[in-house]
Amino acid sequence: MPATRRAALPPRLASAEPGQGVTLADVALAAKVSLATASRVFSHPQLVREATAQRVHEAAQRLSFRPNLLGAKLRAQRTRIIGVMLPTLDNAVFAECWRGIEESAMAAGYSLMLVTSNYDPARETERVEYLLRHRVDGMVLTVADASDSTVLDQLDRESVPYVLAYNQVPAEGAVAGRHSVSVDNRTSACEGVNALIAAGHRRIAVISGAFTASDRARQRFAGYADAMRAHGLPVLDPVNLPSHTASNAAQIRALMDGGQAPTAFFCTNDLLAIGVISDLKRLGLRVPRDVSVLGYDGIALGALVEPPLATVVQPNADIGAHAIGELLQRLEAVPPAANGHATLLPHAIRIEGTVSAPAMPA
Amino acid sequence: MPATRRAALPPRLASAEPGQGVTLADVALAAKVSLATASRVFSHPQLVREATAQRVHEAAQRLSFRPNLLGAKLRAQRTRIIGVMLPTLDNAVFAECWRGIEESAMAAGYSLMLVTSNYDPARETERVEYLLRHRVDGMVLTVADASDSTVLDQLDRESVPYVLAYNQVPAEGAVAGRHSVSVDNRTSACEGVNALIAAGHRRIAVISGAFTASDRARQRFAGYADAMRAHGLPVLDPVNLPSHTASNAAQIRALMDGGQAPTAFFCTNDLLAIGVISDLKRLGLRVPRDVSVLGYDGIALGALVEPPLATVVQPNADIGAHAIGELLQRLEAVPPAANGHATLLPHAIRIEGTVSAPAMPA
DNA sequence: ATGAAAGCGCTAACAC
DNA sequence: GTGTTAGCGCTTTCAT
Repeated sequence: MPATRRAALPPRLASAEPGQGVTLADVALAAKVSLATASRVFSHPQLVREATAQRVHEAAQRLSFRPNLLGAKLRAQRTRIIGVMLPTLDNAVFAECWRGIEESAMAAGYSLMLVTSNYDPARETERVEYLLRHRVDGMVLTVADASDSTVLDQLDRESVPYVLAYNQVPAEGAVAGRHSVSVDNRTSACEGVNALIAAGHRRIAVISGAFTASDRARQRFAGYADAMRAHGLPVLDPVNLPSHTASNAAQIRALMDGGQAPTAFFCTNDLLAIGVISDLKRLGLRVPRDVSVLGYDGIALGALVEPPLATVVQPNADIGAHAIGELLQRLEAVPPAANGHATLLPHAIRIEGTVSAPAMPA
Repeated sequence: MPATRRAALPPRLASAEPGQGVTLADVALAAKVSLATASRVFSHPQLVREATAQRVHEAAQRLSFRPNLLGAKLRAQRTRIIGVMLPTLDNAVFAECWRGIEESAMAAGYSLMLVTSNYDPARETERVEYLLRHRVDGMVLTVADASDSTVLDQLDRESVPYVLAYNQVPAEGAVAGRHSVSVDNRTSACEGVNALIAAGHRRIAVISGAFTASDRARQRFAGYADAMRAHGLPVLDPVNLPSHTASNAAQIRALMDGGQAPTAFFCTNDLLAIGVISDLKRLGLRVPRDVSVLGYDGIALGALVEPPLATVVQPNADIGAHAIGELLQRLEAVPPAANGHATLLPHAIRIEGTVSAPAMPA
């Protein structure tokens, strides 16, 4: 029987698709070197003589060789793929974050696999398992609630390297050495509310998404409470909206119609804030003349609308970039890297546009 | 010498990380079946006896076996990964589209690899090469300009299956059998502008991004021109803004200050429209009372603001879902699938909020 | 219905 | 510096 190679597999289309069938072995053959040498030319060029490398490169070029990353990954036992799990891209916060993630990962020669969880813990588990099957080297993720997360517990148990983005691990007694990159949610929210108070507001309501779906929202509410208490002002119960899509005018109206209508709203994210502003307008109220609104996130769109959205600004792309940076450091560190750490990036308070002094100071 | 396996590779951490080191061979051993049988249990269950399958599943469970997709992919010569290239996620249009893409790809058991091109043809080429190295089975992509695209030419040359999203291939004389999923940009834009005309507008300006970065923008402008000509109205030169981020108030002001100020603006995308509305407000003009604004895209945010953004609505998630659907059909079709085809999804015109009759009808 | 064995494309010891 | 060789984890003929 003649030495027919590749007999077991379905015959490849013998078409002129460059690179599709050309393997490193073909290149080696054409360059009259061994497979090993050809491989080295690409992965460890310093180990091979200049002239040889040249020949290999020429052959590769001529044959339109395209390395099959799968083979390399399988053999190398590392994929150089980073799994990314974000709640949703429909919120610009995460879309902006992705930009930072993609840019720094690509720059470092890493690939990305993106999944979204839609703030749903069950889906988080499913998607993470999926990433794990792809043998991602590590992950950057935002979970619904880092303080009660099946998926993080699992990742810890399996010692999968990961860095949280937006979720903020507690500064002291850091849980299981977790890493996170975020702003200081509580402090920054507190500063934002302080600015509201400084503008003369005394009665400030908080509008938030579901606390269970976002530990950030809880932390930001805590920051609000800090600020209010520090000034001896009443901490109002948060209004937890199920979503920011439908009109929540009814709930807003109820708040405004009560005898003690707030003069300002602190919304735990910008999308919510934009929705609330619209609801207020539909109620015939003017922002900020009748009511002030402060958001949180600093999405680019907020600066685009008129009046501009007052908000607590997070460096979203930076959060993504830093998360990748820290992950890579952990992945490539020879000693098992430093311990768990919460990296806090600087925030900024943007008070303008939708925030002004209250109509009739208390 | 004892039969030491795995001698060549760096020793794995002998930790209790479930699934990380357990291979199918281990499972087979534990279940007392051959590797082949174990494999079949997962990929072709109907070929194996129920009882045997049961044993294998138990063993897999017990050992926390996690299949290594890399091995499977390498062997199978297909990755079940789809490459996705979008211009940017910062525009909600594409973020919404991603939702449709992810949902339908996951449902069909495919994985995704996302890259963004930032409307830059050079980066398009680079990112596509990257996807190709990962041996994606096919791609869903939006290119800057489908009628002049290095990257599409390359894909055609290499017969890589792909489906365009948003880019619309011409209905007749379809180029090289390309597939696309989009709305009918020209017709829908024409209808949108017709609605403006029906509302009483005679002088309508077009605000657009760079035409070179978006064939859609060109097609939409053509739709505008169709509508204007059909009514014997003047086709104004488009105002091409470099971006939608900075304030373009200066250019808007120039337009409004000219003797022949437009009473309505047609913006080729919603983000632009939102920016223009803000610019107009800063100029002291009220929308829609003084000037009407019509957008294009139908991003969710447009319905959230007050007044709601009048716009030409595309089914963004559906576009993504359909693109995946068509791609899968091509990938899995036994005969090399039907010929190039432009799938047109239905659009809708939402005239409300930012569009009304002009202040003083011409 | 099950097993034995070849090999996907590539890398990294280990020799020379 | 370069070649030889043994796999990475899996699927799939082919034989039984």
